[in-house]
Amino acid sequence: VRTAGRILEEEGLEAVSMRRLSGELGAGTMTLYGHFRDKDELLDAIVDARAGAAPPPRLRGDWTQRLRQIFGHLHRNLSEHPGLVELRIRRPIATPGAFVITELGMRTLRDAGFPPAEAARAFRTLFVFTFGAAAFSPPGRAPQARSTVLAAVGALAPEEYPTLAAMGTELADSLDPRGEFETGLEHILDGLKAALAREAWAR
Amino acid sequence: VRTAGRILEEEGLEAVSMRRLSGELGAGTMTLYGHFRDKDELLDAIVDARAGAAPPPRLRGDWTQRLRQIFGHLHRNLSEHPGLVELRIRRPIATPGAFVITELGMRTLRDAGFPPAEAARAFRTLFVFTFGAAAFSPPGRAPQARSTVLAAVGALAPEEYPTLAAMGTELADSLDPRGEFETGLEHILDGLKAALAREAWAR
DNA sequence: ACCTGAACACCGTTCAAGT
DNA sequence: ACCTGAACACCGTTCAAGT
Repeated sequence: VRTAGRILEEEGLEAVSMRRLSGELGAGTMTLYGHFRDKDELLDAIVDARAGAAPPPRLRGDWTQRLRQIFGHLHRNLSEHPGLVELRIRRPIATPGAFVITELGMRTLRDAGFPPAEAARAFRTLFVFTFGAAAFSPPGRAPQARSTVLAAVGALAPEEYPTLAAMGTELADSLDPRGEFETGLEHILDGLKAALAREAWAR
Repeated sequence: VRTAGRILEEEGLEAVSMRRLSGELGAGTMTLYGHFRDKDELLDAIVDARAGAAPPPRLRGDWTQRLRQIFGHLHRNLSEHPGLVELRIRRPIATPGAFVITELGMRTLRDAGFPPAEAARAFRTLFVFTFGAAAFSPPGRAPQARSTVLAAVGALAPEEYPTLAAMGTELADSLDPRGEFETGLEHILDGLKAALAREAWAR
């Protein structure tokens, strides 16, 4: 599992094959099937092992600051390992390691005053956004994405795309992975604060 | 491209192979390479052809209602075609068809009072969240995801996961794709409303 | 009981030969 | 000029044989 995780991080998901892995370990390909029923089980084991790998920081401050720490940590982890993101989108995992972040986030939201169902919804919003940001804007692709969008917007017909034609640079700048994640997180936190101030269950 | 798109929608990305496609078309596999340099070029052609396929609805109401219509439309489209989501995450596109939604969203945000840079950030937050929701919670996977999470949370050690152990059903319920998208969208819209009410540039 | 080579049914793509 | 079969270097997995 450790070797497979290394291949995934260094060379991406497509490089992780049963034959490649067994070769690297100096064993026959079929030996792997004594430890995992099939490749999916191996991939699950990689994700599980990596999910609890970097423990989240000790939480400090009020609930919004804690959520910034939890999801900032998750986003940093995911951004550093794009292969893991692809894997977790294709095969969501439900192993104990994957729930460490969930437990922390849910505890923070419950303590902030969100009832169980509302806390679960709020967590899910933050979780899906964080994964979306990591999947859609891996840091390695950022420079290329910027220039691609800049060129594409420049080539649009101004009559059909009047708004975009006037703001190509702002659009390209919004693709910066860190800024994209951080402003999005603030938008969601603003929304959660508003819900907490508005809803009857919070009183 | 049409046939490849049909295979993608009916059987998923893994079913789209050069050999399978050429077989379906009654041609030699290598004939495809007269039309596309390689498989990536074929995949790009599929995404481009599908991007502008379903035109967004005419927009009505205030800016929050319009954003609900724009991103609800996008989310519905993506949810119906999970293969396309996987493809667009792996290879973001910048063809004119892909910018129709961007133009509509950006115009709505500019009209609401967001300056160019803030409008771009806000759009990006909504866009990334919508894609994340579609990628992470394709409707077809929902029933299975629900029971998997329910079982997994039930098996967690209550001493290590005290919060989750007490709210398994709420967590499982939060995976419902429509509900997940809609509450997340409301959270973000709440946040954007708060920013509009708070920031100096809005006055 | 444990390990694994051969085989099967697939891939994308290059190369050379066919019409 | 256009099309394509054979070949190459890969896959995951089954099955049967090896120790």
